[in-house]
Order: sequence, then structure tokens, then C-alpha cells
Amino acid sequence: MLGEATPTWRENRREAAIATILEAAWELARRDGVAGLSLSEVARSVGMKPPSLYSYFDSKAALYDAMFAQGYREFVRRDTKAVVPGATLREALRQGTRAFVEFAVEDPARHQLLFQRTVPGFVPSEASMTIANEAYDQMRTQAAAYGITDQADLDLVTAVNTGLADQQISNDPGGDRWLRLADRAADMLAAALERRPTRRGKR
Amino acid sequence: MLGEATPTWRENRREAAIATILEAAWELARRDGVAGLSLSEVARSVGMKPPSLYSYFDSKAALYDAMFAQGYREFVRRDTKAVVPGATLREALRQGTRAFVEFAVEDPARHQLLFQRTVPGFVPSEASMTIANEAYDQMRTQAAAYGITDQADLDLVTAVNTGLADQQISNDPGGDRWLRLADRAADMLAAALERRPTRRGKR
DNA sequence: GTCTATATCCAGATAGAC
DNA sequence: GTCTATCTGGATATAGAC
Repeated sequence: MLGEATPTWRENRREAAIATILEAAWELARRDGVAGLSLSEVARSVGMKPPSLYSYFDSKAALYDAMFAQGYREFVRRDTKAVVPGATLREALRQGTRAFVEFAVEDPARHQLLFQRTVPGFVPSEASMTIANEAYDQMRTQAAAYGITDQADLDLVTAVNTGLADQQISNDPGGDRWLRLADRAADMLAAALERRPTRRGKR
Repeated sequence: MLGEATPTWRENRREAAIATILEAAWELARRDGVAGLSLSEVARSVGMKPPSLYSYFDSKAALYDAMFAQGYREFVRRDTKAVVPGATLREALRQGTRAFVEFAVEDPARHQLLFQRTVPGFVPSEASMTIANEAYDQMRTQAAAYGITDQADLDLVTAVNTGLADQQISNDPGGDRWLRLADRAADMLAAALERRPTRRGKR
């Protein structure tokens, strides 16, 4: 009874090991680029021999997938708190845009894995895509609270957000050249969205 | 006299071979991802043995660099014709934005190599960066013709353009979900830039 | 779960004959 | 410029002992 509901000591150990491995994988991804990640090096960096990793991840793809899922869980967690309750549309957009760009700047490798399709053979599993979709649904729900329901409106917002993030990471790594445009970009979006008041029926 | 000014037969052959190799490299990059490109496979796909490639490119980095330079030359060529003379700011932004996203959609691998920093070890040479800067200068000159000279204004434009392109490539490859937002995004930019009339002195 | 040993494969790159 | 042969080094992954 007790061993089933609460995690056993052994399960805890295992989770801790997985967390350690993932942390090491992120560190190497940040150093060498996501696409340059090597299973063997991850293993060595946590003091394991490469074959031992296979007790935790069945393949390199599985490791990528775990990183993807972990990244999106963190993103959801963060995004939940990004927009303070009672904010106007303009404020909400400012907060959301800034949060998104900051999340990207904080870990460009993560941004690359989650939001760009750049790792050669990697396709997220269905389970991981469920988490990613959760993140998107969350944003859609937030937008709906402001009467923003058109797909095109949402797409415009995501385009501006990723544009700021990508430019910041690609062309001014470590700086804030695009990050500091976040508020202005958000205001621009707000103006564009307010010009199109709430309409229903047009998906 | 004649052999120096005009390319010799031998030089022409060499240029043709290089062009063939580059074309093969692009094709494989489109298939496997830019980061997944293999020198050996490029060689084999043009009917050469891998070592023979080294008569044309000193290293894998050199091949990437040649692709990068070629891509930017094509971009400059294209961008020159994107905006028709006499266009208003709004029209110019529409044309420029659309051209940029179409260029990206046309060859996502190229977009990735030129505009995202995603290939593990690759850093463009100075010579190639000169070409890339030429592309940027060209855009800046075009913008200046409309009184747009603030760095922040230009950065806002590039952010929106790359945002549309990146989202299109990453989340709707082969479709037009973001491409069709180009005009609206451009109008949004135009409104934002017109709200800030020409000012001098603020870099 | 961890190891050693190994299988398999491929990469980028160089030496040197033709 | 092209080839064969080779160096060197790394990767992912599996088998099987402990």
C-alpha cells in the first residue's frame, strides 16, 4: 500500500539521477549547441561510462525528448506567472512578450530546442507534444480573456515574440538590443489588435 | 594579356565544379538539416570520392562558409528588386516583409544557415561577413530613404520579419499560415514607424 | 545499475601514387 | 585533380559479467 502511492527510496534515487543527467545535458548543449550534443560526453560529465546512460534513456532521441518535455514544463510554469491578473491588454502583452524574450535569453539552447526545428533527426514524442500544446492552450486562454480569439491574431503575437527572441539570440547574444524593444513591440501589437475588436465566428 | 583578364578554360571548369558541389551540399542540407551535413556524402552525391573534395574546399567549415556567402549574395540580389521605386513606406514594408518571408520559405535550410546561429561550430569568415553586412547596409539605405534611421526602428522591422519567417518554417512548413500575415504585419510596422516621425541625432 | 568489452559505423582529414 | 589507403577519432548502441 505504502510503496505504491509514495515514491520509494529507489524511485527517488532514480529521479535524482535523471535530473543530474538532464542538467549535464543542458550544460553541454549550451556550450556546444543543441545539435552538437553527445551522449557519451554527457555520461562522462556526470562520472558515468557511456553505456550506463542507457539505464535511464533508451537512446539519444529519448534524451532530447526528455529535455524538450522538461523545457516546456518550465515554460508553462513560467508563463503562468508572467501576466498579472487585472492587467489591460496592453499590459498583458508587454508582460507576456518580455517574459518570452527573457526566457529565450536565459537559455538560448533551450529556446532553440523548444521553438526552432533545428536538431537534425529530432521529432518530439506525442507525450512531449502534449505538454507543448498545453503551453499553447494556456496562451490561447489568456488571450481569449481579452477577446482575442482569431487564429491570425494569435499568430501575429507569436511571430513578434519569437522574432524578438530569435534576433536577440542570433545577433546580440548576451546583450539586450532586441530585449529592450519588447515593450514597444507589445504596444505595437496592442494597437493592431485593438483596431480589430472582438469578433466571433471567424476562426 | 588575354589569359589574365578573362577566365581560362581551366578556371571555368573549376568554377563549374564548385557550383555543382555547392548545389549538392544545399540539397543534402535541405534533406538532413544544415547541421547534419556530411562532407563525405556531398562528395559521393556528385560522384567523387571524399578526399577529392579537398581540392575545392579546405575543410567542412570552408564549405559552410561558401554556402553562407552564396546564400547572402543571392539574398542581396533578391532584396535589391524587392521594393519597387516610388513605393510609400507602407508599400515598401509590405514588399520587403513579403520578400523576406518568401525567401525563407523557399529554402528553410538556407534561412537557417544565414539568419539563425544554429550550426554547431560554424563562424562565418570575415570575407563572408562582409557580404552579410552588405545586405544589411542595403536595407538600411532603403530605410533611410523613408527617413527611418534609428537603430531601434530597424531592429523592430528585422524582428517582425524574422519572426514571421521563423514561425512559418518551424510551425507550418510547406504552408502559409504566417506568410499570409505579412501584409498585416507590415502595416502594423508602418503605423508604429509613422508614429515616430523622422528625428536626427538619436543613433 | 554499473561496468568492460565490443560491434558497427561514420566522420573529417592527410599521404602519396598516378 | 583524382584516386586508394590510411590515420585518428569519435559516435550510438549492445552483450554480458559483476
